[in-house]
Amino acid sequence: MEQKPAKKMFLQIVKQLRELIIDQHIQPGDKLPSERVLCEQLNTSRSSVREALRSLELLGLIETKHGGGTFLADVSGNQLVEILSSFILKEERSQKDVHATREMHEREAIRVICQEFQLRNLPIWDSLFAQIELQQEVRRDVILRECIVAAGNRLSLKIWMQLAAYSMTSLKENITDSEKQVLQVLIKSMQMGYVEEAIEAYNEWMEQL
Amino acid sequence: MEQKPAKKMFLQIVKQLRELIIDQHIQPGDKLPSERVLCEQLNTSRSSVREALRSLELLGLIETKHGGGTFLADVSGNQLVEILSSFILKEERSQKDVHATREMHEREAIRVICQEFQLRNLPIWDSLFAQIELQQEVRRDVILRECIVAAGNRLSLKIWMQLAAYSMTSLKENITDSEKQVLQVLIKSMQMGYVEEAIEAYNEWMEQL
DNA sequence: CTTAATTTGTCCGTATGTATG
DNA sequence: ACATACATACGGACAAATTAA
Repeated sequence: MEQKPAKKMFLQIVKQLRELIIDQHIQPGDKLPSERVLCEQLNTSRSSVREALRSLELLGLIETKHGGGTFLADVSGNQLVEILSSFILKEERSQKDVHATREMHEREAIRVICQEFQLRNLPIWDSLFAQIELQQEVRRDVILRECIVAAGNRLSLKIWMQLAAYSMTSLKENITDSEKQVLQVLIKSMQMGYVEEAIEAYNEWMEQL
Repeated sequence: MEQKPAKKMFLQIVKQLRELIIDQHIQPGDKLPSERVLCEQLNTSRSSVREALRSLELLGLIETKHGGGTFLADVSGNQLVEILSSFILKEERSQKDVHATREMHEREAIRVICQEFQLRNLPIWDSLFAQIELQQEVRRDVILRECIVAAGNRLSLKIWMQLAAYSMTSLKENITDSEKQVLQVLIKSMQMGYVEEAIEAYNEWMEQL
């Protein structure tokens, strides 16, 4: 043991990598130091560095190109979900919590929009309303995403995107005819600033799914 | 290359491990084949097997004991959220967003408690009320934590704990005299199931801080 | 286009600490 | 106390892909 007699070297490296990313202001798409440089800087072996990097790669936090290098990924986190869901699968309880938490963020976004004049009057709502009216193809997640983006809480948006990936099976589909009315009530209520009506319409929408 | 010339050996191993777990009916807590057995069965090197195992360990899907073996974890509490949060929050710690998101989870917990008879009648509320009444030392985060725990959404709890870590400067302190009344109204409203009153009391509380 | 340097991908061997019987 | 099995960690070697000169 050449370094501190600590447990889980690869966990330490993950931690140090996060600090490195913060300190060096490494942005998504930027290149990380090579494996050999890392194991020299962090005073460990290349094997341990690789174990840490593979872990982060499975999480979708970094991307590696054979012969090219290691890059900080955009936090889309799609790969992660597939892996987790394939392992968890029957954990009904977890799915329920994910669902409830996702809807929590969506409801809060709707409340925020209702309560702020500038957000209620964004042109996007008329645009969305028209798209639904004209029965154009509108995916469910697009509508919800617009709401959360408009609400302006970027952290909430990031959390939501992670959670939404779990519900994508039903969420990424286009809206059906039966959803049309409820959605129009939802949007109109938001524009008028009627919180209770908007939330009620939202709940009605979610019960349909 | 001893195996198929496919890309990302460690990803293949992850996949094969999942099949192994399913085929062999390995349950949480059960032991997985040792690294040497695995690299022999899957016809790869120990390094590649280890990279795959580390990845699953970071995801919380397996647990390894030094000298003991590798075990399938109880996926009920996967640590995914903690890891993702620590990366997402790395520079997204716009205090405003963290604050708003944390309060979102707290409000939702209060709503859930109000709306479910069994949660409203938990003995913890009388206990909390008495502690406040007797002016014993009660930390703010303890009260909020109890609410979220009671609400029963474990995912929300995990997210909240991450967010709360950033608000700890004010949140870990004991409540003051001026908060006493508002808090008692909050608890009583929850017990009675008065959602609006409870939320209003909560908002009043947060404005004091 | 060719060549050389860099980087990741994979495998092997060795030594050490830990758990189990 | 001892032996076996196992994970941990390190370092070296070569192949394959990328990149730059």
